[in-house]
Order: sequence, then C-alpha cells, then structure tokens
Amino acid sequence: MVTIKEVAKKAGVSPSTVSRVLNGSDVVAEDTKEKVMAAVKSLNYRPNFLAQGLKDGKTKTIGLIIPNIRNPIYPVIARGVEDVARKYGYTVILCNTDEDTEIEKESIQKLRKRWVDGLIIAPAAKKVEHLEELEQEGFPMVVIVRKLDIKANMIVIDNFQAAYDAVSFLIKTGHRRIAIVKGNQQLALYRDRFSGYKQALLDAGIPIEYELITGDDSDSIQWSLDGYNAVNSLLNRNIEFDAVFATTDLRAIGAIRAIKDHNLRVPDDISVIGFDNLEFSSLIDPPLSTVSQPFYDIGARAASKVLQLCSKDNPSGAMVEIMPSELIIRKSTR
Amino acid sequence: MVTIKEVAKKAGVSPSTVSRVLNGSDVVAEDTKEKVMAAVKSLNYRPNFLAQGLKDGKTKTIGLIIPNIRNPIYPVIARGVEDVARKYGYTVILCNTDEDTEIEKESIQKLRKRWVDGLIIAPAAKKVEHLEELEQEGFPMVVIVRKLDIKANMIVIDNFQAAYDAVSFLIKTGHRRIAIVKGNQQLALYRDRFSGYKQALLDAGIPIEYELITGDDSDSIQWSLDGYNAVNSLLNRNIEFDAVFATTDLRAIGAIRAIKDHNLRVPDDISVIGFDNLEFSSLIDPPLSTVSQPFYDIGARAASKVLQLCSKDNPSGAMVEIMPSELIIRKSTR
DNA sequence: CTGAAAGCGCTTACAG
DNA sequence: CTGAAAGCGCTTACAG
Repeated sequence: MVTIKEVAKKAGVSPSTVSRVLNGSDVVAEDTKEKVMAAVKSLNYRPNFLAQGLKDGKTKTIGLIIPNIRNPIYPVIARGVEDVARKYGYTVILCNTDEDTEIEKESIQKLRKRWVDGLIIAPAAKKVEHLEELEQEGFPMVVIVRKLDIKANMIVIDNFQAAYDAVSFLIKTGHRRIAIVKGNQQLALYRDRFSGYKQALLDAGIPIEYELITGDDSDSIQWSLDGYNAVNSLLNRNIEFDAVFATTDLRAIGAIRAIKDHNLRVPDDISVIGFDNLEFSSLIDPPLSTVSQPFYDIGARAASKVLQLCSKDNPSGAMVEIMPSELIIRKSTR
Repeated sequence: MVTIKEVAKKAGVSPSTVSRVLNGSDVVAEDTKEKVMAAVKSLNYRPNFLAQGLKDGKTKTIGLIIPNIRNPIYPVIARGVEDVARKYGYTVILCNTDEDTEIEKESIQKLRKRWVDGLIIAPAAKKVEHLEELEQEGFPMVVIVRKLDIKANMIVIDNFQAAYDAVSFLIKTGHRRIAIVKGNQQLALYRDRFSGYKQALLDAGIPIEYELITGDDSDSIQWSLDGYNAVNSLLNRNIEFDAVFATTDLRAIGAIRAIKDHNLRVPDDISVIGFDNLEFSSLIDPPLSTVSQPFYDIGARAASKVLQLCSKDNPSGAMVEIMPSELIIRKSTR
C-alpha cells in the first residue's frame, strides 16, 4: 500500500503538505497543489482510513442491527439506510440478531469496538437496558420499527391507528365476525395492532369474541405458518367468521392458503387483510389488501437521523417520529 | 473512550503488559494477568480496533457487493455470509450496485480504503477489468452467482445443466411447445440457462421456435413484469404453447398472472417452471415448480473461502466451485 | 505558504 | 517475566 510519505517524496514536498491538499483544509499554493495531485494520481494513492480514524475518532461507518434480513421487510429498510449512507460517504455494517438479545448485545459491543459512528437498530425488544445505556452515553442511535419504552430516537408508524383503520374498513364493508392473527405480544407493535383491532370493534359496538383471537407468539421467519395454523384451526373447529385481520402479510398469505384448502373463497366467503405491503403481496392470488408501511423511508430517515446525530457533539433530545402508513385495498377483501 | 494506558495505570503495569495479556501472546505471570483483567473489567475497556488494524493491516471486515438486496435471492446469501463471518469474529459491510459498474468500482475503492480484508461480489458483469485487477493484485476475492470470464475464485451453479434438466422434465411430461422468458443475455448465467433450454429441445428432436423465445434484457427488480409482458404478448398474438420456462421465479410469477388474466389455467392449460426457488414461491397459487439454488450455502461457502484467502499470504490458485442445484416439482407443472 | 514534531491507541521486537 | 521505545499512517497545532 502506498503511503502519504511516498506521495510526498514523489511530489517533492512534506507529508503535511500532501495531507493539506488532500483535505482541502489550508491554503496551499496552486502549483504545489498540482504537483501533489499528480503524484497522488500516478501512485494511485488511497489514504488509510484507519490512520485517519485514529486521529479524529470517526470511521464514517454506521451499524444496522436487525432481527433477520430474510424477513422481507428488512431488505427494503436496508436499502433506504444504505442509499443515504452512501450519499454522505458512509458505509453500513449489517448484523442479524435472530431476535436474540444476547446476540444483539454482542453485535453492539463488536460494532462499538469497530468504532461505528452510529447505530440503527430494530431491537429484539425483550430486554432493553443495554439500549438505554447507549442512549444515556449519548451514543448516536435510532430505533426503528419497534417502539420501546425508553427515551430514545425512534422512527415508527402508528400501529394502533393503522390496525384500527384496517379493521374499521372491514366493519364498514359489512364484516361482523372478524378474526385476528395477533402476532407476538411481547412486541409493542403487535400489542398496538391488537389494541387497534379491539378498539375498532368496540367503537362499532361489536363484541370481542375470544374464540376469534388467534396466533401464537412465535418469532419464526416462517410467519405464514402461524397464519395458516391459526385460520386452519378456526375452520376445523367450525368457528364462523367472515374476515381475518392478519397482523403481517406473511400471516395473511398463510391464512389465505388455509381458507383455500378448506375450499372456501377469498374474499367471497372470507375477506383477508394483511399488514406490511410486502413487494410480492400484490403478486399473490388474490392480490392482498393490506396496510402499507413506508419501509424505504423509515430506513432513509433513520440514516439521515443518525448521520445528523453523529455530527453533533451533544446529541440532545430524543424524539419519536411517526411515519405515515396507508390502507391499500386490493382483491382479498370484498 | 478508555485506553490501554489507563488500564495499565490502574493495574500498576505497563501498556505492553496489558497488551500481552489481552492478546494471550506471551507468557505473563498469573497474578499480573489477574490484576490486568480486573482493571479491564472495571474500566470496561474495549481495545481500539483502528489502532490494532493500523499495526497489523487487518480489519476483520469483509465486503459484500451485490446488485440489490431487494432482489429476494440476496438476503439469503447475505445471511450465509454473515453467519460464517460472525462465527470467525468478522464483520460484513454491505454495498448495493444497482447493476451499475461505476457504482461497483466506487464501492470497491471505498471498501479497500476501509481496509476490508476480503471481498465477496456478485458482479454487475458488464465490465470486469477492475475485478481482474483485484485478482491479480492477490486481493482476497470471491465471485458468486455470476460466473465471469476471468481467472478468479467463483462459487456458482451449473446453469446450463439445471436449465437443461428443467426443460427436459417438461418434455418428458409431454410438453412440446415450450416458451422461454430468457433473461438478460448480457449475463452468462442467463446465456447458460438459454443454452440449456435449446440443448434440451435439440436432444429431444424438438425444433427451436423463435417465436417462443421471449423476454427482454431488463435489469429491473420488477422482474415479474418481464415475465408478465412476455407471456401476455404471446397470448395476445395467439401463439400456441403448452409450457413456459421462466429463467427466474419472479418471471414465472408474472407469467402465471398473465396466463390467469387470459382465463387459462396453470398447469392444466399451460405449465410454468421457474428458477431460484425463492422462499415465497411455495406460497403462490399454484405453488411453483422450479430449480432450487443453494443460496444460503453459496453465501456461507463464499465467506469461508474469503476468510481462508485472508489468512494466507499468497492466495494462489483461483478455482471455480460448482454448487448443486435441484429440480423441485410442485403444482405449476402437470 | 510549508516543514518538523507530536500524537492518535495500539503491538512487538529489544533489552534487561 | 516486564518495561521503554519505536513505529503503523495519518493530521494539525506550532514555528518560521
């Protein structure tokens, strides 16, 4: 690897001068500037960022910690993050936690050791003290997707309202017995969607039937199975319902399959509405009605936010930003 | 940030000694070892990896450069890469190129500046000189998925044979007029799949009909559109065919939609076979018959390989590894 | 406008 | 077994 010394030698100046022209900081004479640039070019010099980082304590790197990139919501978020990071010359390190708080902690340790300037994290959310600590240290961090009960910068949607709207839509279009596949109730986001479901029924004067509340707390990426099993069980037990609110698109897809397997039609016999608006949800049969989350924007906004935090010395005032969601009606609801 | 000096002071030894116990390199007296570890613990000391890297020129980081993480084949590959990287204490930096060779070059520059120890890359493949250079410099690199006409370590499948087998299966099950959605012919992998298609027909004594060769060279992530448009056009022009070999699952999904939109049935009227075996290809209707690629293993193997290359001084002997693919028959073929 | 020097936080021969 | 010193490749006050 060619160093600044060699460039300096070739250009007939001191390393300090080379550094100065490269960083455009000080005033340097035009002709020496040219000599230096020529030397840089001819030697194909690349400054060593480790050495640079060692001086100023910055690495122009941010960490992105998520449960699992195989969950189709995360690639979109990751693109949002990477696109803005790249725009500002930052690089992103990806870590998967598989919903395991221990792996999450380890990853954070590892990334801090590597001097990432900031962190974007969709937390496993079972334990959060380690995140609270980070926040208190003033380490640039933004939590996405999964809202936490701590003071921190967060970028999320209003899951209660979105679920409320989705279920209200079902009610408005004549559905009365609406089942829910409720999702992992350890996560606030699913609790909120569940609450939205209940409140919508309540507000419409429809009683909450506990037999229509289904789904387990599994974290598996095989989410469609949860939807399949839940609805399949309802159908096997001859429990009547005219719609299902699935708290994720994957669960909705499982639900649709269960309904078809029982030789019933979607939406003629049973309507299904999902949540997430995954890219392929419009490609299934019937195309899925669902709640659209602005995943790309969440990632992009999170990246802007950490970058901003990184540039400040005292990243004060944690705030939570609510991003808009949108009800998308396709063909799985009548 | 606490430094090694502070630890040394607290433990009442020299920084050299602290370094020694941390790296377990030399022989250190048991009791001083304990003193040091106690100090490390109480100060929550994390060695600065920038300083470490500056010494030994290693960062324990590898770069993963792919066209687009939103293309559903890449998250699986990325998991394979990350899992083995993490196992060995490595960290992975993700870059998307959007099939743009310029962005690819920039990313490589950026990563090398950051001193990644090695690179895994699914290249844009329009120009490859920059990759050839890397290889010649002896920089640890492995090319995945997209085979190149250069000497380099590569991990790919046998696209010709896999396509040959898929089309042969269609022929064996009674199909005669088999359309193909051929994919971007600038990429060797699609050329190989196309060749496999032609050879299978030839070997069965079936003439190649040019009107059945469809699809454009688009790089769009909206691949299902290519499949939709191709098959839709065939149908609109009343061209007869009893099967379509789509060179990706996304194209297959588009093809199925086009067929359904023309009120024809899959597979009763027209069989469809895909390529990739995406995670959701079993969830669509009908569940898709396809060629399964071992994406996770490709990622994992690639990571093992670069790590191995990183540890050697002279990473000699570029070789291409062929991973197994498998024909998966579900319900979209009769 | 430019150079010599110090220092970022480590590691590792070199002494002892 | 342990410490002092040099050096990794930069940047940046400090002189001049």
